[in-house]
Amino acid sequence: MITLKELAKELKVSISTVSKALHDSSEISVQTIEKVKKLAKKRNYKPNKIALSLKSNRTLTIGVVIPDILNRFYSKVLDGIHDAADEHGYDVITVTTKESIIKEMDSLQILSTGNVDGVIIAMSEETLNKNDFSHIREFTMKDTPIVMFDRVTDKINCDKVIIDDFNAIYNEVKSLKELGRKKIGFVTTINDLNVGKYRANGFRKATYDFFGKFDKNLILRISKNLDKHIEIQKFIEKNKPDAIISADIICGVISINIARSLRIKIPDELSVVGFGDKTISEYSSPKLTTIYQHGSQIGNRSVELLVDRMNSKWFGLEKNINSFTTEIIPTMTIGGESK
Amino acid sequence: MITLKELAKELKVSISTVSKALHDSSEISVQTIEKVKKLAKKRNYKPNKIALSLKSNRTLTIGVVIPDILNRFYSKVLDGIHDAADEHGYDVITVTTKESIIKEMDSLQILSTGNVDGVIIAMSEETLNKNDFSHIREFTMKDTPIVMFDRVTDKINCDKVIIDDFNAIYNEVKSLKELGRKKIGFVTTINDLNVGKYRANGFRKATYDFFGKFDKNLILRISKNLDKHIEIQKFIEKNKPDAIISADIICGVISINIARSLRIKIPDELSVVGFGDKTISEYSSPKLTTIYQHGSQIGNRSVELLVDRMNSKWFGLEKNINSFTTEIIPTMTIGGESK
DNA sequence: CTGTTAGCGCGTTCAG
DNA sequence: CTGAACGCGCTAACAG
Repeated sequence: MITLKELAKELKVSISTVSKALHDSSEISVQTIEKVKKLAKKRNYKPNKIALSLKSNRTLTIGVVIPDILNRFYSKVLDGIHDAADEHGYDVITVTTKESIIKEMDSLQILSTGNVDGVIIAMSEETLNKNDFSHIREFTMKDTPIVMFDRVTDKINCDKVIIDDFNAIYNEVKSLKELGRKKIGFVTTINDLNVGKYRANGFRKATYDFFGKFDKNLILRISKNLDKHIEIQKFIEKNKPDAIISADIICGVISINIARSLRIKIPDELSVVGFGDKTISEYSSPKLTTIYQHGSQIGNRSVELLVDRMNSKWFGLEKNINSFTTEIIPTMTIGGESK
Repeated sequence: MITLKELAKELKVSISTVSKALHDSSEISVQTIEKVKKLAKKRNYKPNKIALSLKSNRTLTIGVVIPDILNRFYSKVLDGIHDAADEHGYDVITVTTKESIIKEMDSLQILSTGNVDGVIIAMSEETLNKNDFSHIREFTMKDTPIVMFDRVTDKINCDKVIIDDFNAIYNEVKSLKELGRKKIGFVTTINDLNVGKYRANGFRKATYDFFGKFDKNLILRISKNLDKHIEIQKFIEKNKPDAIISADIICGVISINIARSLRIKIPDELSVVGFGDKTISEYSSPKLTTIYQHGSQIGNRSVELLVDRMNSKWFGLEKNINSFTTEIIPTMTIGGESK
């Protein structure tokens, strides 16, 4: 990497002259500016980011802590984070926790050494289960702003972005009823996760509200060791639902394929709706109608909130330091041919 | 962030004393060391990475440039990169190009300003199509080591990690023949990609080698605007293959579901094999037998090669500066019940 | 118009 | 045993 010093030496001027020239300072003569810029271009000079950071105490980098990069939802959020960060001129450094609280602590340590200006985090499952947020709280005590998304907790004061899981299902039940469906089943493999619970609650409440009663046989909870295909087939044959809502990104597709092999007409005899996205809906025919989570929007909003905080820190803008916002991103049922 | 200076002030000693004490220097008395460490711990002192980097000219960060974070293969590689980087004590900055050469140039610019010690890159589709690698070559002229994976070119001299796409399919045909299959179909949606071509070539060559002839009707190329389900159904009904190999990560699953609805017994009457992974195989019943790409291994190896280069740069190890390696990672057919 | 100096935070001489 | 001074690359206040 070529430095100001080397340019200065070659041009036989001082370092600060070169620096000023490159910044079009009015203190420097036009000829000198031109001369300097020419050589800088020739030598392909780029100011050293590290030195800039040391001086300005800003890195223009944000840190992201997520449980698992292979989880499609998180990679979508990450994608949204990248887009928005790019827009604001920030780099992104990502760390994954693999759902482990220890790795999460390590991750925050890594990001506490001055290499990022702010952090976006979705907590690990273990952290949520242990209900131990001390490392997060400790982090918020420092002056690095933090934004939580998806996996959040009331115990920590910061900006948050979450999905409206409850209403995602609640509204879906409502919509299916309006389509004339009378016996709606709910299939889930993620009942131990918070989001899974919110979704199940949405289903239960909606069933009470719209059908006046709740038949718990219409909820199928498939534990990890069971075969999803077999369980769903039994469920359909036994209960003969006229609609199925899947709480995860996989059982919707499976339900369609099962139904098809049972010669059940979709969507005429059975509506199927599930979480997912365009890619996932491709795996079944007819294509699954999906509840879309706006992952990239969540990433976007997280960055916006974080940038606001960072700006108010650097430029002392209006943002109230004691007031935090929680944004609730609605879901949306889109596409497909199965509803 | 607490600094040495502040600790020194509070302890009424000099900065260098604090620094030495924290490094257990023999120049410092035991009492002082203890005193200093105690306060450092209390104040939660962490040496500032930026300052360290400026001094050492190393950032302990690697940059990753990939076409698309939502592509499952790349996110698996990224996962492998994270694991290996973590192991070696490196952070990871990721930039995505969205298959655009312009964004790829920008990305390399971002990573040319001293914020990373090395770069791992899979080129964008546009770069490959335009056959314009000047920005990459320019980058390799600097002293930052670079490793290419998956999307590579002979035109650039550097370490590379690639998948053995040709043999993945070639060997699969061989294996299916050994199972007694006589009419093997090949379904692809990615024929414009290089990898797609390698896979198709592997199929063609294997068919010649093992069956003595090549029937081009047995290759189904589905262009982007067509419905995959319909095309595959027509293909199966018309050609009645006893085996299908999918060149992408989606047609395998679709083939199984189609066959099932046609009452074709899998794997008795029809074997299906496709690229993919465990998650994808879940979407069909019976589960798809998948050609596994070892994405995380590719990420791992890329990091290893890069770390070697960086070490040889810093510590002047044996690595010959003019000799580069290309690692070819074999694929592996695993799991499932469809073969 | 140009150069000198100081300082961001750190580790490492070199003096005392 | 401890402190002062230097330099990594850069910007900015201050001299000339």
